[in-house]
Amino acid sequence: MKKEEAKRIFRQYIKKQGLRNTRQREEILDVFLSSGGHITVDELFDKVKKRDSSIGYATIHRNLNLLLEAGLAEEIKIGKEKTRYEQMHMREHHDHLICLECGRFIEVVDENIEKLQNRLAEEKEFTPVRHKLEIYGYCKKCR
Amino acid sequence: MKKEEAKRIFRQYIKKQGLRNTRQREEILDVFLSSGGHITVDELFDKVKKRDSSIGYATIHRNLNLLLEAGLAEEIKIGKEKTRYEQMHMREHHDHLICLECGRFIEVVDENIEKLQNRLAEEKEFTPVRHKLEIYGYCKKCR
DNA sequence: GGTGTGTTGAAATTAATTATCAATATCTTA
DNA sequence: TAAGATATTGATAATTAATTTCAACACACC
Ligand SMILES: [Mn+2]
Ligand SMILES: [Mn+2]
Ligand SMILES: [Zn+2]
Ligand SMILES: [Zn+2]
Repeated sequence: MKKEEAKRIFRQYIKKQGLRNTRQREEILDVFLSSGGHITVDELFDKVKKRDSSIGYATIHRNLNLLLEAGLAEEIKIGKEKTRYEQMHMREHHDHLICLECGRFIEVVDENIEKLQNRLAEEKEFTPVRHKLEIYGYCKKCR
Repeated sequence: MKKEEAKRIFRQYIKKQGLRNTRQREEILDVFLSSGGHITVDELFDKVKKRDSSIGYATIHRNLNLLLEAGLAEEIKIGKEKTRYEQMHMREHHDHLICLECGRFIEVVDENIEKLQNRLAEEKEFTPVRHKLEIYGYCKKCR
């Protein structure tokens, strides 16, 4: 299962940094990886709280930052909306079509676009590491 | 000149909303349009202050929000860095290569990528309005 | 099990943005 | 062009999101 793979990566990162594993850390990790992506801090906090009602808000933040550092999560900031956190290792890379009306995220991949991006970077003597493509507009239901 | 065109759009927007033009508003508009893009609130504040030292910080924020609403500016949020504001009407559309080491923005356009994006949206029955493509990596100097 | 030190929850702090408010400026109209 | 209605401003307070602080606690290595 992919989730176990992601967990291993995180535990490895924790150990490598001389940090420690805790009950709370494991809960947050598991809830995050089960969340399906695009989750806000508050949503994650609420979900973790259902399993461990004594969890602190700061602990959610601290561990989300670790997930970012470990490369398991990525921030998504859209306009004035709350920051969302996308899972990076559980799922294949993908880009987003984002509906300006209902806020829906449609996940897409286009291999040709990916290739052209690399070529474009190459032309500018730029070494690409990752990218973010977001197309805003109106989804099937809202257009 | 393109700057006058952008100014006209802004003044039109202001009037349409039943708002009023002011000395401060015109200063902020002019400084923003002369800034070259990717400016932070603080940088804009400092630049405007040089022309009008009595300007308030809140006024910068209020008018930046109007520029956003009018479609003349767009927010760029990269990781934990301060929000930057990109000019939208003074300049042609472009995407960004962003150096993870020195923070440099390289501006690029690839017509083929743009076309493929539209095709991709079409396939999902999605009507694209605008998009944001950011490629993170290392620039010529830093790689 | 003991010990050193990383982690936690609660509360305080910081940083960014927005709201409040009284004084002032702008725009429309007469 | 003077008047009046109301939008705007600057200063400051309030709000929000994220981080820091700190004493109690818990994990990891022995
Ligand atoms: Mn996604
Ligand atoms: Mn740019
Ligand atoms: Zn929609
Ligand atoms: Zn660089």
